Amino acid sequence: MFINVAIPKDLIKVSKSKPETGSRRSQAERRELTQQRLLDAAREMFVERGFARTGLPELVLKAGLTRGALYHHYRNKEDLFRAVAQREAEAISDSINAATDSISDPTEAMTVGTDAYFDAMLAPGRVKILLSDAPSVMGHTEALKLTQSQGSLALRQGLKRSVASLSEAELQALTDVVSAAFDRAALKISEGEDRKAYTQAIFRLIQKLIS
Amino acid sequence: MFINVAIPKDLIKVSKSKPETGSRRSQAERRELTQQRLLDAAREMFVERGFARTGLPELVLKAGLTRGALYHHYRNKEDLFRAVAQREAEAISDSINAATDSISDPTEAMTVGTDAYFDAMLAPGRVKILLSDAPSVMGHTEALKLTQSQGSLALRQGLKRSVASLSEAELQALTDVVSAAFDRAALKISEGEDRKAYTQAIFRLIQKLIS
DNA sequence: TTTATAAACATACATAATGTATGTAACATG
DNA sequence: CATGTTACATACATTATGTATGTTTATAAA
Repeated sequence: MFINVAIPKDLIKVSKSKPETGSRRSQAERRELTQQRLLDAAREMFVERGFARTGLPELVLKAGLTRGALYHHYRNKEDLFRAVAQREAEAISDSINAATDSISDPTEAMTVGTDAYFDAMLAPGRVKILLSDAPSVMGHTEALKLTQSQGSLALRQGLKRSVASLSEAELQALTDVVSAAFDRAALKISEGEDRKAYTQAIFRLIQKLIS
Repeated sequence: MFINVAIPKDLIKVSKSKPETGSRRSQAERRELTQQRLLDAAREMFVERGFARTGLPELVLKAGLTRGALYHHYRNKEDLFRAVAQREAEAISDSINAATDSISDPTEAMTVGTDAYFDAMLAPGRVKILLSDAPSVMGHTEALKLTQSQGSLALRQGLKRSVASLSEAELQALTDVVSAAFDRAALKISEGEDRKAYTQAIFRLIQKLIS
């Protein structure tokens, strides 16, 4: 009887690529490689299905590994997500730094920096990871640290310069609240809303504030 | 052998209150009652532990029911969350409507309305439900509809009045982006940040925009 | 080179949760 | 009061998570 033979429950691209001929790797190399595999597979699935609907068995299958490897490198599913989100946030920070490194004027750094943040956040999947799932998985506090660590520094500096007579607390609050506006704009654009309209809205907001 | 007798894995307040002496209820009444029980228990647990960490077995135990009842009234865990979030959003809408019903001037309606939104959103647990979990559970699009349906109407009207020469798309975008600022403020305050600072930041934002 | 050890990964297992199918009790209606 | 329907409970199948244990691969000392 050949009925009901074990058939893969779904057609999944397995990136097996068996240990290339020079199969001897250092521990550090092995480690790095499998972590990348896991993070790549995780990112893909978290973006497509969200954190909750992503199952580890399928994830490791896609990574060409087993759950043993996963639990060796990450404490649990949440920890894996953290690592994915972290990597994503670092990519954004890098983009912003690259764009603003050479700028000294705070006001210009703000416009350029915020624009860079905007662009970076719009890379496919980032909004889903950092703005949809991260708050619920790792808590809003932690999640915001990821995007705001570097992301809103330029904004803060720009506001400090332009909006005089602000207490430290108010400056922080204003920065915070405006960066939320940015995130919402990025979110909406990523969902297909008119980019121009939201960019203009943000631009208007900033202009009014620093004028 | 009396070892290992089934002991409730946790001490849970069960609101059993067996079918009161007048035990004959109409179907509509029964329905309403158990739905309330389920929603109350769900709200409590979703607020305390979040959606993901909330288990249905414990939830129905707390409600004094079984999973059978739950799955009779709600299609799944997600659907239950939707109902909780819905109820929460309606409470907010009611608050706003009550506060703004008698106001005709758009600008005043905006300030009063936004203030009411702010207050309502700050009720215990609401931020957690509507701003932390809702986006990941039901998607940002759906989640935003909950709070924005009535929540940002006054804001939109106020902005339309005050900020002249805005296309419909731009008006929507600006409203959207500003309401995100409100949400962030509510979020931060609910997390213990200085309420005054964030209120001032929002106030400043609005003032600059409509001036 | 051999051998010890620790890291990297796989397999096996225990627990628990979700969702569905089925059974029973309460209500409604002719 | 007999029958159909709604509300709810129990039982079951599936699947996921996390841990414990086993095996392989790399490193390094003997």
